[in-house]
Amino acid sequence: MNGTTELLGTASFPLTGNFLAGRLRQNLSLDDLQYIEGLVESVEEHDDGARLLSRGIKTDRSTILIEGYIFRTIESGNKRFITGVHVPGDFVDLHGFALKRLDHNIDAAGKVKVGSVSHETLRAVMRDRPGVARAMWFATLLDAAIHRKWIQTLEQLDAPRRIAHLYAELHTRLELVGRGVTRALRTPFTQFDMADMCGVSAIHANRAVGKLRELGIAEIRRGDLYTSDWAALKRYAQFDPDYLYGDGPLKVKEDWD
Amino acid sequence: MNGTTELLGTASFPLTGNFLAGRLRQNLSLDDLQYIEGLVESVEEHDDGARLLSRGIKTDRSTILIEGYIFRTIESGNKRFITGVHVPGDFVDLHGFALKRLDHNIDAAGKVKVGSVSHETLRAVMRDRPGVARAMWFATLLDAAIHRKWIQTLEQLDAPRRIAHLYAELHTRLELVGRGVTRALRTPFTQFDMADMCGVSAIHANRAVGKLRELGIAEIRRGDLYTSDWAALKRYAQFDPDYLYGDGPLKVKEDWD
DNA sequence: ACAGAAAGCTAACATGCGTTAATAGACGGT
DNA sequence: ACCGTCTATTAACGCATGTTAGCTTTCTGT
Repeated sequence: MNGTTELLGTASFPLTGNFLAGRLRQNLSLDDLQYIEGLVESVEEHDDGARLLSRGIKTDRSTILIEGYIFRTIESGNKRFITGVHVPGDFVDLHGFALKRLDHNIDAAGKVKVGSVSHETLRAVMRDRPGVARAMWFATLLDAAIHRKWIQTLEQLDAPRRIAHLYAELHTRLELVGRGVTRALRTPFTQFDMADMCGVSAIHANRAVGKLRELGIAEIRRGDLYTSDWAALKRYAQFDPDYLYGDGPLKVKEDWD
Repeated sequence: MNGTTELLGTASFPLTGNFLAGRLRQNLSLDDLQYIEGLVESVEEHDDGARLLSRGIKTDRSTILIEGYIFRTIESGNKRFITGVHVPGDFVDLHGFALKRLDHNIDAAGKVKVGSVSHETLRAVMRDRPGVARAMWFATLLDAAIHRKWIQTLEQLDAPRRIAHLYAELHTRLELVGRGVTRALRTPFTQFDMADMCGVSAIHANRAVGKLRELGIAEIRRGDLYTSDWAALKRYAQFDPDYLYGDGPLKVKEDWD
């Protein structure tokens, strides 16, 4: 699966202040960002479908996604449910630092590059760099806000709109972390992946993709979405980026002591 | 709406180490708990449907639920979506402390009693009581874990099972905060509320309630659920309490610095 | 006790979605 | 270039759920 190479080929590592210029960027100085990058003790690559962390397992490390996409999955019966997706710059298992064991799995979606930070190091950060500690709390709160939006999406939208909303969200999140795309949003997602994220069967996901094509909203081919009118797509999906806090209400640094 | 009086009539306030014996209990000493109770600057009561906090509004206070139930709601079009429910002992808008504005509303479900803590006070806590600060982070992480389970529930279960799962979760959460119930779990929820939590129409929620009755799983009357076999209900709903971290993996105090 | 309002219930019909099955197309390895 | 596998697509049928409408029960206030 190589659909991600174009999108992700530009990241550099380490110590550029760049690969982590993601979710934490708005809260932190360049100095802080470089400090965090310096925490990364190792960088690994994983293939499509690799399980980076299993439900119930205790871990002493946390993972930052550098390139690619990652799913949060739950297996129940012989079915898979995807409860979240991550883009570069996201800490994917920061809650594992506090909760010790995860309630779900962390799986690579396509090829990924991840950085690893030991919990021992994170404990030192919590103690010595309160600004960074708060930024990490913010990051987990943003995860929760995204979860709530997914709940609303599942409650409110039909299958075509759910898929459109998924790509609208990714489009905005990638933009917020400096990886904006114009015509094509490339992902390694299969229609099975979309189905598991949207809570529909794979066959119905296929119908939904067909409907988006038919309506002229978007053309999705092997995970890559092409559109000439992102605004129309977002309108169709009833997408409101407010929940991503992209306008920077995360910048509360000056409010703290 | 008075369905909650029996359940909630026993809480005492303040400074008993009791009303906050909820989600934070496992992480904190009695001393810490009493400290937190001491932070509560005012206690208010609100009627059914009262909006305690509106989406987008900046606030300088956070709210602890002392008695009753609270919904997190989002309004879209002229419809309401419920993305979460809270039980006594929960901080309902702790994320408002860090994010400054909320992405959703906080609404009373039935009569409620809430305590209020200023963000100024919370900032001092963050500075002076690292153990309490961590417990608050844990609390928001648990919210996220519950959100993920709701996503899975919406993706996986049909309407009767979603409703059963909702009550199974409440049963366990109330138990975890020392308010366990035996035969009857009393709530002020209407079938409209259940519908908005489960992502189905109110008519279909009614069908689902009827099916639970027909199957002998549970009898739900005006929000109050009666059953003689909670284990059977939880089995039917495919309920696995793992995600509530009730066995105390939150007790990581000894692991910190 | 009464009346109005809110909540619960039922029926009929339309539609979204799940399921099974079968085919076509795209990709990776040899 | 070939083949096997994974992915995408289409069709047919059945079930879950949405919608509209109307009725009944329960609550609440007087």
